[in-house]
Amino acid sequence: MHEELRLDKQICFRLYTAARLITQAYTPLLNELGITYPQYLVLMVLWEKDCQPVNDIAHRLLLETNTVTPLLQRMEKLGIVVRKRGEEDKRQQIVSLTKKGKAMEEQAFSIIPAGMGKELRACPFKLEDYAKFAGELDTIIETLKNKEK
Amino acid sequence: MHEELRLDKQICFRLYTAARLITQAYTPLLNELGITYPQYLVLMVLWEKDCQPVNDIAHRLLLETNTVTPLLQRMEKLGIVVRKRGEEDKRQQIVSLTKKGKAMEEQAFSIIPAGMGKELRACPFKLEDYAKFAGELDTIIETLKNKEK
DNA sequence: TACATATATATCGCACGCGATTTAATGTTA
DNA sequence: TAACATTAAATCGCGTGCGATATATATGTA
Repeated sequence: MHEELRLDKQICFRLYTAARLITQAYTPLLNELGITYPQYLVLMVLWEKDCQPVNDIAHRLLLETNTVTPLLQRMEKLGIVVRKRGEEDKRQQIVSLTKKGKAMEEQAFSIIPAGMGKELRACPFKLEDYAKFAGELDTIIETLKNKEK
Repeated sequence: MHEELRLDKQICFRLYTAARLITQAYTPLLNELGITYPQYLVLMVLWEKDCQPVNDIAHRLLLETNTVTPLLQRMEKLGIVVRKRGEEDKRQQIVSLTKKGKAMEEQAFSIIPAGMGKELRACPFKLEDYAKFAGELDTIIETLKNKEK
């Protein structure tokens, strides 16, 4: 039995599990908004800056366009965003928020932070630990991000 | 613009992204074994203790059986595991490693730790930080694990 | 200008994850 | 022991992720 291959040793398994569980914690809150977690991520990108081409959204989320395109199509069906061909560059699809999509920011603000706060209250994190933890995740992300470009 | 809803503030987005990227880093290594990351997790569980019912594997990985069952069916097709009805409890499917599945442990040992070491070499983690980081992930996991049981 | 190359999306196929439901076997209890 | 509840897996449906490929537009270059 190789120690290196034990599940408990795996930082990757922890990341995989923590990511799944925390997404699950979001789910009941996001259900109130009628969206999924990846859709919420897209909304956060657009709340920050409306009217972006598919590529910019994908880059921001470190996702491929073949993930983001169908996601946006579903969001368009939900009436949250609209897509318009770019005017200077007709290859682009410019994604923008509908009135409903914009309004969802307030709704999210009233539901998500409080709801997730409650979920994670039991997590005994000191604030400085929290910042360090976020920094370590960023280190991993930065290290792996540009592997074969 | 609500600060709380900014992508950069989100620990969850970081977890989601780090988990995806690190799984991507595993992919070329696991391709040499002909398996996926979740299949590798199942193998680690079985290398630790062979002949387990579906439920035990699912509990160990904090996954539902409706995720694990199809995963095991694919692994059975690959000739890595076999499933047999439990003898005392006929509802159970006992999953065990084939010769091929057992042999893959050595193969994994020769490929994965070195390969992932190279991927993450650029990650400037001190050893004590690493342990603390793992501990914080465990805290999140423990907090969220038994939410509504 | 004609043509090769690059870029922005879209489409396809497959493997997860997971909520919801189903089926078969086991436990429990009146 | 008959009726009901519980449990272990399986099945179904849908939304990601992502490798591979296709399509349309833009760009560079001879």
